[in-house]
Amino acid sequence: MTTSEGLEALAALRGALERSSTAERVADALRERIIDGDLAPGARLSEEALGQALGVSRNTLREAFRLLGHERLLVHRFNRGVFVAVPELEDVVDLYRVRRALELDAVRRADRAPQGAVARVGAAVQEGEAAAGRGDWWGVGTANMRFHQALAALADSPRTDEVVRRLLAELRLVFHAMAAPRDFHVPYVALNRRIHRLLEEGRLQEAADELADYFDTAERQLVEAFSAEPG
Amino acid sequence: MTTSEGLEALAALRGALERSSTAERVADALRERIIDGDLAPGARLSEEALGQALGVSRNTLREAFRLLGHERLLVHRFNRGVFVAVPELEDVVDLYRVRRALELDAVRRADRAPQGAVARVGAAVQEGEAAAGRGDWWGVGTANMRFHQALAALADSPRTDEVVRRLLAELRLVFHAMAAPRDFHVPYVALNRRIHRLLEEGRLQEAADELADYFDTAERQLVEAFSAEPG
DNA sequence: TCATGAGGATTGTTGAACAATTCACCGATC
DNA sequence: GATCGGTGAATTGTTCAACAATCCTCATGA
Repeated sequence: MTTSEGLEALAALRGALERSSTAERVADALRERIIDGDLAPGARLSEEALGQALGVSRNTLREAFRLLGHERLLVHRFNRGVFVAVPELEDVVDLYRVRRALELDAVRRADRAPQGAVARVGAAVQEGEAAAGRGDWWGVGTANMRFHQALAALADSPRTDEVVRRLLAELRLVFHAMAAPRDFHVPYVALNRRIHRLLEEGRLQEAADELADYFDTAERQLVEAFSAEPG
Repeated sequence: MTTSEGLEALAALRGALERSSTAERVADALRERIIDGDLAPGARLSEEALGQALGVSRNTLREAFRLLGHERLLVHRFNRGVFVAVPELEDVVDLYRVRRALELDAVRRADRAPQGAVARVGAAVQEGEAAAGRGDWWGVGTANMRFHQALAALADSPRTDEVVRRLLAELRLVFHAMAAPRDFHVPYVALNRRIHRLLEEGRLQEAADELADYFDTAERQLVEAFSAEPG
């Protein structure tokens, strides 16, 4: 084999090889616990206690806090500490405003999507159907997130991917803060399937219209849940 | 006056009262120097040297680095240090993809814009005209940024504001990395004026179409500049 | 010319220290 | 009884010094 062949094959692994700092690993761990709801919205994260529990120094922990603060999962109040963010009604509205702009744009331009992007949307739909089949409502929610992440990926834009990932993580926080997340996700599985089918057939505008409807009803439902049980 | 009246009036000031940390102030200073071009793309920022120059400890400086890293103005290479980001061709394309989605959406929905938002667009246009009048091409660029920030603000969405602010800061980096930024901005002043007039008259779709044209030509121009002088 | 180490420089991370600030508690006062 | 004010503990903001881990340079050797 030629040298260039070997080097090219190796270059693909470079991303995986990059070691991550402890701060990033700590941030990953905390992010997971926040998204899973182990750390409830509003909970305060003590530097000393958490640092001791995770076995890292205060300085490193603070770096992790910054990372999650920029993802809006934590709010940092000066001289008061960091807290798990508590989504408000306005946040829900804002989240959906940005999602509408980005995801709808991605769907409408899906004809320029990279190879296999539509297939990944389909995989997320299937994952959601499987979770719904075994009554795993939280798994349905996870699949739903993956579905929308895959929609955003149709734009073939790293920055869109990053922004949407952050928005969806925040949305998980909203689910934890609202009244009855149990029955929220399941009804959307069928709609996701429909959107994916339209994408496969290249009927992009129709897919975008369906998605717009999805946003409208989901937002309305969340707003109602928030009005019922104020934060 | 009633108690609730007074409290409500005071609540509006709360944001301004929040003191900022040293790390944030350091980040502000560095951001300015990067945007103004004093710190060229690719330049390495030594922790020790910079910390000494700014009179802050390494820890604090590293916090500032994280902040700017998340704005993509700095890139952090593990065990190697932080560098001023060097925009590539793909970055230009990606920046414009996201701007198209967000700014066009904001303009199309400008009928729901908050009070005075269109006026702020007009103020940015005027600022650009004034700068062009006195031959201050860099001032024209600054006014241009403010114009687009004002367009994004039509969406009345804090998250849109934040994302667009980051995109525009990155774009400034692109200007520094390209060949001839001097003549780039001025031609767009007239177009900005036209877009603002259409907004005032409520002809939103036409305004969006003009803006889309703007994006197309500006992107093409930048891509050409990059092909001519590869980074 | 190319590979190989050795050494120096820089970053990653920790721990401790001190100042500044907040919070909770407890009297004092009206 | 409620509010105001102050004291002190607890927590955060920031710095400093130290050491390990890693990278880069450069001289050396084949």
